[in-house]
Amino acid sequence: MPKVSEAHLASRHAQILRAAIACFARNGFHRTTINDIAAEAGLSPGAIYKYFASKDEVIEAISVERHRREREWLKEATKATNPRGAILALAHSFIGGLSEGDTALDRRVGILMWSEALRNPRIRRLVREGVDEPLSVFRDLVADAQQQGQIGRDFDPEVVARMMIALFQGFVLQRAWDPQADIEQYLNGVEQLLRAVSETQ
Amino acid sequence: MPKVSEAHLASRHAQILRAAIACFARNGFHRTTINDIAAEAGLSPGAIYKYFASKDEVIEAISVERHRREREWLKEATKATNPRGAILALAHSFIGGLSEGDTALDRRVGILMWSEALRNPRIRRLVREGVDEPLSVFRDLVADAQQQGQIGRDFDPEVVARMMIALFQGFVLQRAWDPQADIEQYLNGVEQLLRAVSETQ
Amino acid sequence: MPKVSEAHLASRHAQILRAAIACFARNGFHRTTINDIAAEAGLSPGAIYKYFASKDEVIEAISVERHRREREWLKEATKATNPRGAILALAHSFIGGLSEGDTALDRRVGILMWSEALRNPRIRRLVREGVDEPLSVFRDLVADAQQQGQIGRDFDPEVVARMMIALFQGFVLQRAWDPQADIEQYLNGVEQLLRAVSETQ
Amino acid sequence: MPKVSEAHLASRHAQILRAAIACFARNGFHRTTINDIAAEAGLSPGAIYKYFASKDEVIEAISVERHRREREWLKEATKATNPRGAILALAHSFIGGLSEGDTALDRRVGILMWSEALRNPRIRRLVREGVDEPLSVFRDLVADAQQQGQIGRDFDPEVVARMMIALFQGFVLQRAWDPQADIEQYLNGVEQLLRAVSETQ
DNA sequence: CATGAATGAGTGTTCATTCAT
DNA sequence: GATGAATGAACACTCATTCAT
Repeated sequence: MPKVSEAHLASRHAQILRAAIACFARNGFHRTTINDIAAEAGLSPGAIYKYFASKDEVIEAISVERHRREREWLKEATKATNPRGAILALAHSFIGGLSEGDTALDRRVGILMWSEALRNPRIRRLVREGVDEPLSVFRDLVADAQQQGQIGRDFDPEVVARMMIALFQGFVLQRAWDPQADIEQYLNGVEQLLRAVSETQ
Repeated sequence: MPKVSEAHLASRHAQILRAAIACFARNGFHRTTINDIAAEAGLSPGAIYKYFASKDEVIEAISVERHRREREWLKEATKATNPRGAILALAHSFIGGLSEGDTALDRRVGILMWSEALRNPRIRRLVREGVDEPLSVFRDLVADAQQQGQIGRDFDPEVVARMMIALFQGFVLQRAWDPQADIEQYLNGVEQLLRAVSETQ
Repeated sequence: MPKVSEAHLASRHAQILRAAIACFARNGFHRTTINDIAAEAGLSPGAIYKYFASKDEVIEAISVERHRREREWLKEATKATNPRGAILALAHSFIGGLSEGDTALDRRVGILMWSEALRNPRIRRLVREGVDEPLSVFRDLVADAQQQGQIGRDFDPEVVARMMIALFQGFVLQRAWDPQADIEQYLNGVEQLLRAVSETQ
Repeated sequence: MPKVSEAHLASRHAQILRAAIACFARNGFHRTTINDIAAEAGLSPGAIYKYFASKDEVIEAISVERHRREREWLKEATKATNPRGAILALAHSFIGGLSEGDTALDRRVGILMWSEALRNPRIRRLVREGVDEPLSVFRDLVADAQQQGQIGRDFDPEVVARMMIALFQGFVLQRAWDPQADIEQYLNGVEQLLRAVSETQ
């Protein structure tokens, strides 16, 4: 019985978060009502509150979940022996999924989080962690790549890491306004750039 | 009398927009009330409606104004004969002011606009224009630079232009979460990158 | 089986009422939820509804139960041959227990009932009976006491009865706000008052 | 203009409190909605919040206002040179108005406050003050009366004061359930009692 | 022109009650 | 019998907008 209950809990959690993401991606945080989320999830408004204490907590949970996923990508990437390969793998993780349905919604909600973070301290903390952790991983990867002569030694790893993250963030934005923006070409461009900054170029 | 009235109108407009930007930067669009803006501007809530038809129109006006300013930067830049110089000048225009008070507020509101654009079609149009126009200018500048051998010919100008914009957008975000992020170093990094992608380098 | 079931029923009833009294005394009728009562009773919210049709019925049952107990005190008192002794015995019944745990809770809930009676006709009827029955008993006791020369004949028995009940009600209130209020002294005062109104004094 | 605004403010305050008292007396605090109060006052629900921050604050304001009025009675009474006269005057102030329309409503709301005080600390403080101040005044009056031989010296002034207040509180309750209860007779009874406890009697 | 009181629809949240398991 | 997840109506409160002065 506890097993059932727990599985049930987790599945409801996920169900509500999925519905919330769909609503938020469509209408933003503030124009989405709890009733909207409930309707999208096929539940009553009251039911949401069995699983989340408030609308803010739903938003937070989405951010936490996203953070969790990205951290796994980072963990995955750091296993690679080739730093440039790791960087490219991460590029694909962060940008690659942008065309698939769910990921597109996630990214739209991600943009909402960037705004929310300006105001909501809890979200701000989560968003900052979501930048700082990749930043630190990238910094290390860049330093490794420099050691292995894959990136010019005169670049500041911190700055390069920031630029890489910026390249992802910016493309997420551009895709959000213009779904025609070509992901493959962009990734190719990033690879090309990476080659350009290598000493052997 | 129409002249006076017009000047008065313009000054009130600016006064309200300035107040609105301050409020929005502090609390976001949705947590800022018309009363907040009125108080910040030293006006009554009713007065706002003499100059703007709705809160949405205030938001829109901020976006329009910002767009107007950026278009001037672009016009300025295209006068330059040296494409790489123009690109660097634009980099300084878009990123350089990030530490000054008013610009910092503007940028925070800019991030809010990115979210708002997901929902509000009028804002979306403005934001897209605010990306597409620089995109087109950068594309041309990159093509010019390639002609003059300042950027490798194997780069796709469209993609490079997108990457440049992404570098700006991403850094705006990173500065918003982390006011310690060093602007000068970042600009140096961008210049260094620009050198790296030049054939002659 | 009906016997067992009935005993079970009665014990559950009592268990729920005890829990409800504890909750109500703590938080009032309206801030106490059925879930609170269920949790306090170690039951599920649904279970409450096996024994009571509604929250209002729980409140009513508490009032009925209290009324039943007070009626016993009255019956007890009327057995006494000495009317003044009976009056003092009742004084002790109604006020005396005020310091003991359960009684204190009961009294707090009693105060809530006084409010509820203003609105809820069923509670009003119960509360009125809870005043009218003692009133009538006191009236008779006062008349008896007057016959036996224990209370001055110029007092109106109705009014004296009302005053006695008022002395109890008021002290219940005062104890509720100020748990320091001294019960013994108050009872002594009542006895002293009773002596003062006797002719032979 | 500030004069007008202030008068307006005060009159709206009073208007809302009057409406709230009517609603509360009818339906209790918790069954009265802000919309009920607004409708009774001929205002919109939003308007209430220009004058009171919350429903609780409306309740509190009623208690404060009542307290203010009672304090005036006490101030008035202490001016009297004859303590027994002062006590009787207070008896008339506190009980006398019970049959008039507005006062009857006030008293019903007063009973609600007694319940609310059990739960709401701010109300509890107000209610306690509303008992403690008369208590202290009565205590002094009783002591004075004892000095002047108008009340037997063997009574404890504290206890007598408590009994007097109890006589009022209890009668307020009894009138609330039974509007037939005779105020004049009750006041006569109190006077008679007062005579009975005087030494010269 | 300007004010700011008033409006009232809309929102997040609660909770008595039900019912499938 | 018992459970506790689900329901959904109801409520306190907010705020963009209007309009009498």
